[in-house]
Amino acid sequence: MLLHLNPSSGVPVYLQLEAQVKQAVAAGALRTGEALPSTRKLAAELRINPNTVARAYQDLERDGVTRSVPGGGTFVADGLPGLLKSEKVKRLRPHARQLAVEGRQLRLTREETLKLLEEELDKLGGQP
Amino acid sequence: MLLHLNPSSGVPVYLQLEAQVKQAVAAGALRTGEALPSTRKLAAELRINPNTVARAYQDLERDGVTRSVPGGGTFVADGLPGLLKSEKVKRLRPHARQLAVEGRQLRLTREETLKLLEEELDKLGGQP
DNA sequence: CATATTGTACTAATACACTAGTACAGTTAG
DNA sequence: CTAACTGTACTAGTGTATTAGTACAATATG
Repeated sequence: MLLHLNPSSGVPVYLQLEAQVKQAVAAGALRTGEALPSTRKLAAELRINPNTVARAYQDLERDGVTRSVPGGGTFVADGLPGLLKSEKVKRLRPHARQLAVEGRQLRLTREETLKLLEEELDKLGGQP
Repeated sequence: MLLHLNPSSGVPVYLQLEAQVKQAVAAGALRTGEALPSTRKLAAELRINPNTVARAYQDLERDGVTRSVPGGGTFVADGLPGLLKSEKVKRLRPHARQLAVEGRQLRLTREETLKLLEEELDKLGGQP
């Protein structure tokens, strides 16, 4: 696992962990069924409280990214439950709107903003 | 002004105000030089404390969206200071990454995610 | 000049976020 | 079965965000 924290960023530790795990899963660096480090191992490695890691793992499970089993460990879940596409779009639209507004605010052209998203999508690789 | 609050959303009031003003400016509903309601007027209308509105106006000024003058009022600023494109991209990339990751998490195709952003960009209208 | 209206600065109360400590319960390994 | 692991539940403390109250300073308006 390649996890690094930025203690002075102001972003809560558990959110940093969640974002990095989500990103790793989305990019295919962590594959379905693969085990994440145990809460205590990761906590010791990062010098933080195990409960902080546990908090992140709980949120990830709530979001359907992982599956935690007491005594067993935490693993990358296989695909989200079948959400309706309309529901997916409903969840995603606020993020898209924010990107659009911020881009316009910075006087970027429509094409420049789209290009930026394309780059980030490409970084995640083709559908692995 | 068309501002509506969602008290039960958990999102701080001043952030809701900032987002809506930014969106209105980006969409051209508020044009350069146009005056925003005074802190007290808007606060009275929304039944909140004037300082909460002031907080939002301060942040908007910090972000270059508006310009506040004591005794005068708060107005929509004209265009951002000339930021280097590299700096703009640096600010925007985290938003793009988040959208990309969330989209992948929901098993949306690259095209579907891009389409969503196009829609939101279109909602803001051609460069007004 | 005088008065009302603007944004600003300061203080403060309340709530909640964040992290940590400790004990518990289930699973695996020997 | 025992021991060492796993995640979970509960409590608790520290800080900070959020909002509000009040007084102040600058501008506009008559």
